[in-house]
Amino acid sequence: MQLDKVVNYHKALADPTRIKILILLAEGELNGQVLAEKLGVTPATITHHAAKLREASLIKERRDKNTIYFSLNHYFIKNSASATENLIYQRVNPEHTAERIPDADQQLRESVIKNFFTQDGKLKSIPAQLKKKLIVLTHIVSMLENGRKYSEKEINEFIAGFHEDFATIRREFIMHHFMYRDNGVYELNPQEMWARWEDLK
Amino acid sequence: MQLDKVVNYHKALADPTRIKILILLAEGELNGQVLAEKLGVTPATITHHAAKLREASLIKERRDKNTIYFSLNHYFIKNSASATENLIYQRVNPEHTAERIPDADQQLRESVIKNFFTQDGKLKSIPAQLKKKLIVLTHIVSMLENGRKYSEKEINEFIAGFHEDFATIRREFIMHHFMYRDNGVYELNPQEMWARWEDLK
DNA sequence: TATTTAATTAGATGAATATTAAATTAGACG
DNA sequence: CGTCTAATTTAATATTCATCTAATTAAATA
Repeated sequence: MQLDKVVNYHKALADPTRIKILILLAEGELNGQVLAEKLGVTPATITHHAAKLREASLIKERRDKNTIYFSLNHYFIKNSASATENLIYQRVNPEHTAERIPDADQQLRESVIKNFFTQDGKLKSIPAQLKKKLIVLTHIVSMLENGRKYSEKEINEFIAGFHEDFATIRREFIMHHFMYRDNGVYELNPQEMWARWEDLK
Repeated sequence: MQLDKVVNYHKALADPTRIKILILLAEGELNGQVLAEKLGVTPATITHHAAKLREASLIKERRDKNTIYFSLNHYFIKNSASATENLIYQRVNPEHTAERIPDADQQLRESVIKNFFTQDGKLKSIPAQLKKKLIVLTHIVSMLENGRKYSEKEINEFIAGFHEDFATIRREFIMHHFMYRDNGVYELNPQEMWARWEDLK
């Protein structure tokens, strides 16, 4: 039921500490210790909030040594209420508050997602048109964790959650450099991904 | 501080019963008893939730005899996250989910509000251009309760919360038929208000 | 291997809040 | 005035949830 999803999304944003975390992450990735220190809470509290934000797909995580760096999942933040968006980004990007009419491609992106995905997030069909296909691929790949390694089995299961033809979509990911494969292990290619993302704007 | 505002907005939507209330109201206005019956809760519970939704400006109220009819404050709902919007409106308007690119005037409306209002909701200046002025007036007047009578003192204080020149704005409200005055008592003119609203689309 | 550092888990505490029953208020109307 | 109806308030209860401390896990490294 979608009700829970919407409620949980708003619950994730219905706490001042979590909003502050997002505001801090808008300036760049941070690990748990630093977040705890900046916010005057214990690391355990950060773990707690990170779990809620992760469930709502609002943040991503990247592990380096035994430190976990949190960062915003821009994709989901961008598609949220503009009031929230303004508050989160205003410190790092003041023009955001100024006159900024959603451009044509932002609209295209929204309409493609509305058209090609069902209410519960399944992909109805793979767009033939390149630009639309890239939008769809970006949408799906943004749900994966940055920096994490996935086995082929994991990737297949993940993609199958969107569309039965996981082999084609996995191939598209590689072809368009959204991810790369290193002897059986798949990983996101964040630079390429956001580069294509910017291309679309 | 705007943090509280954003948090409270999300708190208002972070409860399944309140989302259900909004979904029901999307089909038309309802009074407390009927809402309680449809949702299987007591009228006291509806009163409780209505207060929260009212604080977040998500609903309006209209009194007829001793019955209070609740309705959506479309203005605030529209400017919320599209996921929420879809869930709320989908039952009454299925095309909403389909390809629907925000039209030019929706964009104008958003940009005028971003330009002419400060972060904490004050009006920076009164637009000279008619269309923009109507957008600003609509925005302010949508915060008033439908059907409620206001004294001139109340109206002045309300408008002063947005801009010091309350006299000019009050006059504009009357001129453009957003409200009417009946021997010292001011009241919204809902039909006219939404008629102009539709004109803007 | 022992130590250090970061993160998580588990359990406890306290605050916020959703809900209800019962009492009260506010209008409408005979 | 008395009665009916709708809404609100109050007080009580139960649940959720933010936060902490203390213990534990995990990885890196000396």
